[in-house]
Amino acid sequence: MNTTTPQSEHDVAADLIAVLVAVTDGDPRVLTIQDERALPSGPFQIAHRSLQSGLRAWVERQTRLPLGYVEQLYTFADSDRAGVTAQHVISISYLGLTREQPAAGEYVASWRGWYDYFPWEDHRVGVPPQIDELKRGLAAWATNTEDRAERRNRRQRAAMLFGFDDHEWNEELILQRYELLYEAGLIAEAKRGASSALAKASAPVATGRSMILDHRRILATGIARLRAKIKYHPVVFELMPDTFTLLQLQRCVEALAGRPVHKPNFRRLIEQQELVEETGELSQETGGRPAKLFRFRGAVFAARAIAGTKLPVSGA
Amino acid sequence: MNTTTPQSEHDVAADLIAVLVAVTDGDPRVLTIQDERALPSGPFQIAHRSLQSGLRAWVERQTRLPLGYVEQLYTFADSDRAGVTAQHVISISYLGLTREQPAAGEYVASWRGWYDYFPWEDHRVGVPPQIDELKRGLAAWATNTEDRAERRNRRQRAAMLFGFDDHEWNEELILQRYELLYEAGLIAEAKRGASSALAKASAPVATGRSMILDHRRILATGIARLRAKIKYHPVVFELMPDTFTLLQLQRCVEALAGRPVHKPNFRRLIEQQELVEETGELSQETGGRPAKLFRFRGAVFAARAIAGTKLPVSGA
DNA sequence: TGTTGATATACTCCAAGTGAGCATATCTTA
DNA sequence: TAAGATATGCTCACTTGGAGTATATCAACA
Repeated sequence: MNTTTPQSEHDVAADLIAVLVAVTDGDPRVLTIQDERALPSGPFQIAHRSLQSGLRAWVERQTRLPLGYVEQLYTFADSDRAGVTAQHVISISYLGLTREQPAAGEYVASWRGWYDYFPWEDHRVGVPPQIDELKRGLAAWATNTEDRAERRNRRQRAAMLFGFDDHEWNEELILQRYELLYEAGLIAEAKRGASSALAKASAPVATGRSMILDHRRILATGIARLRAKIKYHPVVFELMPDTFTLLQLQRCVEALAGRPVHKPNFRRLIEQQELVEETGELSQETGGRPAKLFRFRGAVFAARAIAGTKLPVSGA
Repeated sequence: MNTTTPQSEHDVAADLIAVLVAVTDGDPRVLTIQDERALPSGPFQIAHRSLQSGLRAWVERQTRLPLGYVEQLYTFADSDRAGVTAQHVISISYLGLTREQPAAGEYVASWRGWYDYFPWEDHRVGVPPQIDELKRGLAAWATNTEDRAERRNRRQRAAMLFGFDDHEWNEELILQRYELLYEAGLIAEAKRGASSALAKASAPVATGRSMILDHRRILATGIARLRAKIKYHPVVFELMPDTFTLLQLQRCVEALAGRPVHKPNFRRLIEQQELVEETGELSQETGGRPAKLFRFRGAVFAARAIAGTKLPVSGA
C-alpha cells in the first residue's frame, strides 16, 4: 500500500470548521451562524496553499476580522454523530483567536457567550446552580443499569469529572464532561437519533443551548485546548486590546478558564516573566485607584513562544 | 455557507498515515515500509465507521499487531512539502503504540530505531556527537543573510532549540528542531525541490536517514507528542510486556524521552501513584541483585486515565 | 472636607513537589 | 571469599506555587 491513491473510489469532501474566540467585557464569546446554532465552516479548496492558509483566507474574507493565533484542533469523520448528508465529509476543525468586532462579513454571523452552550462550565463565582440538576441526571443514569461494576464506574467518572464527593474541579476536562453528559442522554444532540417523541420529552434547561450536528463537541474541543494552552503559552494577549490593566488581563484569563484566579500570584507571575511593560499611562475606568496600563511585549513573545510561559490557574 | 457541500468541486482523497511505535531492548522503534523510508499509510474508506476505527482496522490487518493506544496527530495538506502526485491528498496522521513483533503482514514492513532518523535527539548518554556538525551548519546558515536582526534571530532560535550557550535541552521540541534544520537546508528532504546537482552535493551524515515526502516531519510530530504525553499520562505501559522490572520501565521512558532519568526519583513517583503492583516473582536477568517483577494495574488506569499521572523527566 | 468603599500594589509565609546524592541490601561471577 | 553490579530505600535542600495579609491611591458621597 503506498501513498498514491486512485482518485475515484475514496474521494471525500473536506470541510474547514472554525472555533473563533474573542473576549469582551470579561466574557468569552464564540462566532456563530445559523441562529447561533452552528460554527462557521466552509469547503477546503484546491486553490488553498495549505489548510491553515485556507482557513485564514475565508475567515478574514467572511468576517473581516484580523485573525491572530490559529491552531488546528482535530479532524472528524465519524458518521454516527453527524447528519446523514455529512456521511462522506471530513471536518478539519481549527481554533482561532481574535478581538470581537461587528463581524461585518458576507453573511450573518454573530458572537455569543460560550457559557450559553456550557452553563455548567462557569465556576468564576462558585459552583454554578446547573450542576445540581446535572448531578441528579447523572445519578439517575448511573443507576439505570444492571451491571454493578458499570454502576460504580459511572458514578466514579461523574464524580471525577464534575467534582462531586470532594473531587477537584478540573476545567480542562470540558470535553470529557460534555461526552459524559452526551452518553448519559442529557444533551439535546444525543436525542436526535432517538424517536421525536423522546426528543421533545425533557426540556434541557441546565444542559445549555444546543447546536447542529456535532458542533457543540467541536466547540468543547476548542475550549479545552484553549484552557490548557493559556497555562504555558502566551496566547491570551491575542485576545487583549493594545493596552490593558493587569486586572483586565486577569479577568480575561478567568473568563477562559472559568474559574477565579488568585490576584497576587497572577501579578507575580506576569511581572516575573516580563511579558508586559508599562505604557506610563493610567486607566481612569477602574472605579477605584487608577491602574497602570500595560502593553504586551511582542518582541519577547517571538522568542518565548518556543519555550513557553506560565500562568497561575490553580488546580489541574 | 453551510456544511452540505457539493460533492463535485472540492473532492479530495484522504489518506491515513500511522506512526507506530514499539520499544525493544531499550530502543524506540517505528514501523516503516519501502526500504525503511516511508511510514505505513492507506486510504480512508467510506466503509470505515470512523477515522480511528479505520486506522485500527487496516493496521491490524496489515501487521497483525495488537494496537493499544491510538491518538490522532495532525492533518496535513500542504502542497509545497508533498510530492506532485499528492497535491489533492489530505493526510490524517495517527500515533499508535504497540509491542514489537515480526510484523507478518500482507506487505513488507520492518521496524527501525527512530534515532536513525534523528541521531541528534538521543541524549541518553550525553550530548550526541552529531550536535557538533549541526552546530557548524546552523552557524553557517545564520550568517548567510544580510539582515542583522535576522542573523541574531537565527542564532537565538538555534541556541534555544539545540541547547547551545547554556540553554537547556528540551526533548519535546523535536519537531521545531527538525523544522529549523529543514529551513537551514541541512535536511535531505529540503533539497528535493532544488537542482539534482545540489541534492547530491552534501552527503548528510549527521542529519539522519531521510524519508519520502514529509514522512520524517510526521514522525517528528509523533515523537514530540509521545515525549510530551508520557509525563502526565500512563501510556508507557502500552509499550511494556505484561511483567517488567522498574529498571526496564525506566529504560523505556528514557528511550522515548531521549534523556537519562534519575533512578530514585523515578521509582518514588511510580510507587507513589500505585500504577504498578508486585507479581511476587523476581527477574534473574539483571546481572546483579534480582529485581522484583511488576505488573501494570489496568484497573487504576481506567480511572486515572482521565486525571493523568506524572513521570519525572526533568527539564521542560 | 473627611469618611467610606473600591481597587491597585506589595510583601510574607508555608506546604508540596522535585532534583540530587548517599547508604544499604542482595545476587552473580571470578 | 572478594569484587562487581544491580536493586532498594532514605535524606536533604531548593524551588514552585497556593494562600493570606497589609498598605497605597483614588472616586463618590455625606
